[in-house]
Amino acid sequence: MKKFKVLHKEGKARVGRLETSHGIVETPRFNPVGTQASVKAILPKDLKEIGVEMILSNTYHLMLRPGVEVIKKLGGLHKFMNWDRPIMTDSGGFQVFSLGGALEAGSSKVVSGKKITQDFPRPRLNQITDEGVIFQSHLDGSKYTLSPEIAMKLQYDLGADLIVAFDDHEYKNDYEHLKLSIEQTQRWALRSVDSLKKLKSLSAGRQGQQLMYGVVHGGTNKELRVRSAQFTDKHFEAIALGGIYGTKTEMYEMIDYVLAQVSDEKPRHLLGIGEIEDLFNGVERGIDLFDCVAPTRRARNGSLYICPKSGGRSKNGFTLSITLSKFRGDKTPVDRRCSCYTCLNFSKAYLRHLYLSKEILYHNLATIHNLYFIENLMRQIREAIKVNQFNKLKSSWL
RNA sequence: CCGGAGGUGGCAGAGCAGUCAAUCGCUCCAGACUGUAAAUCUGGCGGGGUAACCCUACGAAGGUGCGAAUCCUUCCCUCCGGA
Repeated sequence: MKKFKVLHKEGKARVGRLETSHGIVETPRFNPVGTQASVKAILPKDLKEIGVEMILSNTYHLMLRPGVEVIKKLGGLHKFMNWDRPIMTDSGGFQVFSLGGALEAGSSKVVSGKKITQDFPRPRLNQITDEGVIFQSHLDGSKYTLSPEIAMKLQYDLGADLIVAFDDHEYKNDYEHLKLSIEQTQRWALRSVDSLKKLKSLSAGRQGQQLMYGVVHGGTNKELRVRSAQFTDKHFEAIALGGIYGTKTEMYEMIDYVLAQVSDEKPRHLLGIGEIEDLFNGVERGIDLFDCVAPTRRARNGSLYICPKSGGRSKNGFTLSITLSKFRGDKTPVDRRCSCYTCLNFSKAYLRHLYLSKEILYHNLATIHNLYFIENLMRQIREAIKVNQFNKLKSSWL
């Protein structure tokens, strides 16, 4: 039986149904990130109340601390963190980039509206060989190895519902580098597939139900993106888009090129992307799933989502900054059109006070708002697609 | 009234003749944040100018120096102790 089914389409935008061992979810969907087996500053029960179905956690971080063995012995990741809904884990491949070249370059990510003009220096915290990646833990400097086989075993042991093939991550945008990188990703992809197959053959239980994403790379090079997409579609039942993009415009172009190459009946996950503008543009092009730290991190850093009628624009990222002095005595909620617990009960003045006072409650209330806001937006998007109103909804935002 | 210690930018507190428009911190102001080393990071914080630079400034007023927030005199004010 197919794990993913497209239920309705409006243009390329689609509503789908994804079945996992921990429940069925409807797409398009945004998945909050809980890197270290915790979506920062919010209780699992509040995530549920908000309507969050699926979260993303991270193999690399969990292998370092507390150790995947520990989690396995305690009954798996779901039980460990008390989350009985779907969990996706990233393979750790991204950390090759984020803790390597990008870290050294002092550059965190990719899509910023700025073009990548400089090469990233060579990775420092990791050493990439054909076998895999040797990391030094960012926690204590001790050495670890990640390879396709190890990454699969770890994700298998964690018991994630959706997992990601171990991939390389380009850190330069020139053709030769990109080409070598996607070839590395492809070799690792095949080993990931084999490895998971072996693991599944060893046990026929629930863990055998894991759905694995292959990751499409290729920077902003159309030819390589297309090649990588075709490869991924050939070998995987689920498509993830990763890598570097440069500008937003280029990212959207790459999404178009990639999705034209992959089966309609496979879920597509746009890794690590999730600003509001990107959600609309991604869905419009046929993306089904997103994950991003934006709502949770922004929340903690004082950046709270607001809808267009409350002043949200692409230019301000559909956010307001709670630190602004004009909110000192503002008794209105963050967004008067929002129905989250925070907006129903607290003023901007209070949130601003909590933020400036570094009160821990701020993080909770802000996170509740931002996650509710995005969840609510995605729900509206799904409902709109079902009645062919997505374009209309989009144009009321962008 | 006597004795002692002080008065520096929003706060607090360095500086004690030139490298001082004035350390550091906090507050404050603005910005960033996209598969989380992020409750983080960046910038600004006397006025003017794109800038070289100019003006006003370290309680007040004088004074000594080429030159003073830094030394001297007087005054004003604050704090501590004693009448």
